[in-house]
Parts: sequence; structure tokens; C-alpha cells
Amino acid sequence: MIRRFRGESLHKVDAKGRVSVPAPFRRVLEEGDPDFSIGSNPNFVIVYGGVKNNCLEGYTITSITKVDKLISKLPRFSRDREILERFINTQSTYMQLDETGRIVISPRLKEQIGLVDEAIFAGMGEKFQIWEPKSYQEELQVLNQDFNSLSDEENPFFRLDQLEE
Amino acid sequence: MIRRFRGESLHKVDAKGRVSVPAPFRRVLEEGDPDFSIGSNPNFVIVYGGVKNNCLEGYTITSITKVDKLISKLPRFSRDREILERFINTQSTYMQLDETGRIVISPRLKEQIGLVDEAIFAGMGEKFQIWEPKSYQEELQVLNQDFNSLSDEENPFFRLDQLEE
DNA sequence: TTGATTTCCATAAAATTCCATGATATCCCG
DNA sequence: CGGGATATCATGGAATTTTATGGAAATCAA
Repeated sequence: MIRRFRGESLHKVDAKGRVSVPAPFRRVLEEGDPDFSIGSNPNFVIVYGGVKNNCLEGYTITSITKVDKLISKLPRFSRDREILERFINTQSTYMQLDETGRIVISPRLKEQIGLVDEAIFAGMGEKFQIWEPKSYQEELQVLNQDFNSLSDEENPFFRLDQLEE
Repeated sequence: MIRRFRGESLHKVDAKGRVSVPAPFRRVLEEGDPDFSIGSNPNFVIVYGGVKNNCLEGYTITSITKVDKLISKLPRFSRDREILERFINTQSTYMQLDETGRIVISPRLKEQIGLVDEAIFAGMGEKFQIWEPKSYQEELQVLNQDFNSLSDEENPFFRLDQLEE
């Protein structure tokens, strides 16, 4: 089975920016790091730029490698490639869980998403997100509004079944 | 895992042109130098000509070798090849990190990209760039404009998803 | 020799590791 | 099924190591 990021949880962020990654997420990160072995700590990547910039997005090595491969297929000096590199490579960073399953979020990143002393981790399948709790609530509100104003044809739940064959 | 250049950071440039290379980049440079061994300092290449001449581009030995090989495939006396050799071979130089992880940027190169006393390093996957902070900001502006004016079909993120199957 | 460049030393700040603990959650066996 | 016994988690603080950066000494080149 390929484990996916599921569920949401709230964690404290201390003065140094340290925060525990939810234990279930650690298992996914371990499985998604080809170099992981028991005794070591998994590496992964946090993307802080891109389309969404009010939260951080965590990717396993395996899934970010897929993205990298796609980018590498673009002509080396093309504008498209430059844009993607800028958003995805420039605005991302390697991370490694520490012995106790924590990471540290730099002041730069804390500021970007408005983190103070708590953070919400949200599983999103192939990736997870880190939110400042209040803006997470807002995001949910907007999401609900958007969802409720959809017709059946536009409703993704409805369309999901359509796609299956 | 093959580590890539990720993230961006700001560093001081002193009167002698010395500047620290971001620590995470050093790891990539080390891995990308076949002759590197612990205790020594990695070599790499800085390209200062080419398509972009308002920034410098750093390549690991491994990745510049890939580019060299591609150039070698072009017909020996073609115009394309001459242009690329001029930009990438002529206008480039070997560099070596010093003991403390710094390099020195020559007055010539400082002038070319307008460096004064600060420099921004930007990870771009297989290479990294060095910018004068102000022109880096301008570059980001242009990039954002370009990005926002794209249709979905042109949007590289969108196309990235299309490519997955 | 003199200006330029490279080494070598120094240090404050930042990042990482190590140790500690209360709180849950899980196990195990009678 | 109970209820300790054991492992796992989340979190805090201190100790240690790495960075980033500046200045001085040594080497080089013309």
C-alpha cells in the first residue's frame, strides 16, 4: 500500500520555530524517502511559493522528484522552465525530521504564513499543508462557500463518478 | 537522492568580493563534484555569459558536463554551436569554495551584475543564480507579470498536471 | 616593493543535537 | 476484561556544532 497524507492536527510552535510533525505523516515521509532506513530520519521538501502562498506544502522526496523530472523535460533555457524553477525550486527547501519527529520553521517561513505559536497540519494525499490556524479556518469557509454555490454538474463529487469508467 | 539547488538567501559581499555560498548549496556542490572528498573543497563552474547576463549561474561539475556534452552533439562548425560555446565555455570560469564556504567574485563579475555589498543566491534545480538584490526583485516582478498573463494552456503548472498520467 | 589575492584566525549568531518529562496510546497476560 | 507495564508522542530546555562574516597575516605577481 502506498500511504497518503490524511487527517488534520494542531501543534505547538515554540520560540525556535520547532514543531512536531503529526506521527502518521512521519510514516508517509519515511516511505516516500528512498534513502530512508530505520535509525535515520526522513528527508522531504517544503514548498513555500507557487500558486498558494498562505500555507506551506510538504512533499515526499518521491513525489517532488516526479515534479522535478517533469520540469527537467522542458528545454533547459526556456521561459516556462525558468518560471517553474523559480516557483518550485527557488521557493522550496529540504527538510529533515529530527530525532523526535520535529522540524524547524525558519522566521522567514513563519512570517510568510503568519505562524505564531500554533500550526495546523492538513493531509492532502500526495502532499500536506501547514497553516496558521486562523487562516486555515478562513480557507475552509471560502471552500465551503464555493462548494455550496455549485450546480450538480459542477459538483466535483458528482463529476468524480463520471470520470470512472 | 540527487540533491538539487533549492531555496533563496541573502548574503553580504565584502570589499574583497568575498561572499558565503549558502550552506545547503555547498552540499549540492560537493555531491556534484566527482573529485570531491571530505577534507577538500568542491569545485564548480560559474557561467557569466549566456541568455541571462544580469545574473551569474553556478553549475556543479556534473551538470555543466551534461551541458557540455549536449553542445558537443551539435554540428562542429554550426552557428548554434559557436554561439553556445562562446556563451557557456568562453564566458565561464572554475571556482572553488574556500575553507569557510566562501567564494570571491571578481570586480569584473561584480560589475557585470551590479553587485555592491549584498547578493541573493537562488536555487534553480540543476543550477543556482547570483543576483544583485534589486535586480532580483525586478526579475520577480516581470516573472509574476508574465505568469499572470498566461492562459491555462500556457500555464506551466497546468501543463505540469497534464503531463502526469 | 606594492597592490592584489589567498590563507589563516576569530567570533557572534544561528541551527542542530542531546537530554528530560508528562501525557497518551498500546500491549500483554492473568 | 482489567489494569498495570511498555512504548510512542508532543513539548521544553540546555549543550554543542555550523554558519556567516570580519580582520590580519602570508603569499603572489609584476
